[in-house]
Amino acid sequence: MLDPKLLRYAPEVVADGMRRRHTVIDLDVLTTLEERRRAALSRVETLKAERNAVSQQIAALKKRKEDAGGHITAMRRVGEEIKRLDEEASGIEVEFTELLMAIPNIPDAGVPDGEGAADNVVVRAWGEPTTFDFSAKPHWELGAALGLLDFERAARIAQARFSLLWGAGAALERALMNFFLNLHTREHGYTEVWPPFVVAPESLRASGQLPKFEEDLFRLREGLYPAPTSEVQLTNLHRDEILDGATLPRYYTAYSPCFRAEAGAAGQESRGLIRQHQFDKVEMYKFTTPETAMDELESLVADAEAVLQRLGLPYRVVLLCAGDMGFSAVKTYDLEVWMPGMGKYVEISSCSNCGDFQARRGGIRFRREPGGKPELLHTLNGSGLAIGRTWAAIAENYQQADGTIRVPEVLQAAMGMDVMK
RNA sequence: GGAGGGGUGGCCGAGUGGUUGAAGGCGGCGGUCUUGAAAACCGUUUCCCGAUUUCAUCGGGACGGGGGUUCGAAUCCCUCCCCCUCCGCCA
Repeated sequence: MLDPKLLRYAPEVVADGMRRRHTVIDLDVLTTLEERRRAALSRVETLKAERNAVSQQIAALKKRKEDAGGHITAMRRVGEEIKRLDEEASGIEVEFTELLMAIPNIPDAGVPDGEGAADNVVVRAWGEPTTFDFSAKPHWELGAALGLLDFERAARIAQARFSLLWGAGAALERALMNFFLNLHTREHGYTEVWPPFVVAPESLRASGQLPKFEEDLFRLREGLYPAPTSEVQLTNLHRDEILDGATLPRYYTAYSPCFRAEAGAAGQESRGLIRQHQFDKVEMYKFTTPETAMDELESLVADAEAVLQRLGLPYRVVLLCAGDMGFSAVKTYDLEVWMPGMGKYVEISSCSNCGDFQARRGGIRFRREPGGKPELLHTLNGSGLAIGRTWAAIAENYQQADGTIRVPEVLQAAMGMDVMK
């Protein structure tokens, strides 16, 4: 959520941010509502001040056993007026907050202009795109031929867009989860978290999925939602808390399955494991002070890159343009892994600095020093990495002429094999 | 799922309709004393919103959340959430 004070004191900053995002909002409606909110508040507060004062007089009179009937009759009318104005004020407040909650974050000045993926900027690449002296196959063909990947039975058990892994295929998924978590906890300083996999609507509001993106989510009958990413759980780890500034930055990492309904998204470009209703992911998350957040974003990206480097997977780092960024982000880098079978780079990690956007929604604050004033902290999140897509990248990059798949060296001990065949 | 009990400040814990943002204690912070420390003693110690001559003052709000009763609610009523105990069920 944006700072409401921005609307009042720097509406042009909001307008410019929305322009850069190619998001159309009616700023006037919002600023008008904000003014009405304050006007209603000051009216009702004046009356409440009167009521409080007279109530004390009544108490004093009663203590002395004197008559307070006149005051009580007068206050009865004031009370009715307060009730009416209170309802009006809270109605405006709710309307204002709902509108504000649907407005995306303002892009950082360092984010390039642009409308969509085509305008993103490649900032660096690692490794050469893998080439073969035979014709490379996509991972879904490799996986199906080796009996590792089974979409037909997954659809029977659940529905289209779910996947089923067999044998070494399942073991690879499990080995990747362990490898990622071990790397981040043992070498990158993250604390491991095993969260609930379903979340309450309030949690989704704090991280930014609600109220605007309900159609992307599954929902349980109980009103809970299977989490679309553990960014949600990690954001809410400290919701409504005031952290000791001396404990920042805090680094957390969590595995979770992720569930996305994505009703609108059906397309040919998302075959295989690339876009599923359920996928596994290890997420990295940081709570930081405002002044260190941008540096922390760089090191977050480096932590995700380390995973790809150890797996020997060629990738490039892309700085997203303003029009392509997610709702809550101030600045985002995507890591795109090379998929020789598909013949293109595919997003495998997205690392964002969300500034104070989620912190304001979730009431996540810190004190610089004991007794200091609470301030909103900054939050960052990044995939480290998407496991299904890593599975696919390994299959495509480590495939051999006979259709078997070599196991990356760092996974061989955990897998107990060096070739999947 | 059934029955019962309970949710008050960083923590413990008083408070059942009228200066109670909330006794007392612990913890924290500052001070006195002390060579130093401890003890003792004194003081201090929440957050949000709004206004203004904006770091200071004033006003409003918050005792799990929301709603109601009332001139007035931490205190009474309704509802939801959470925690505890016992029973049932269960990986």
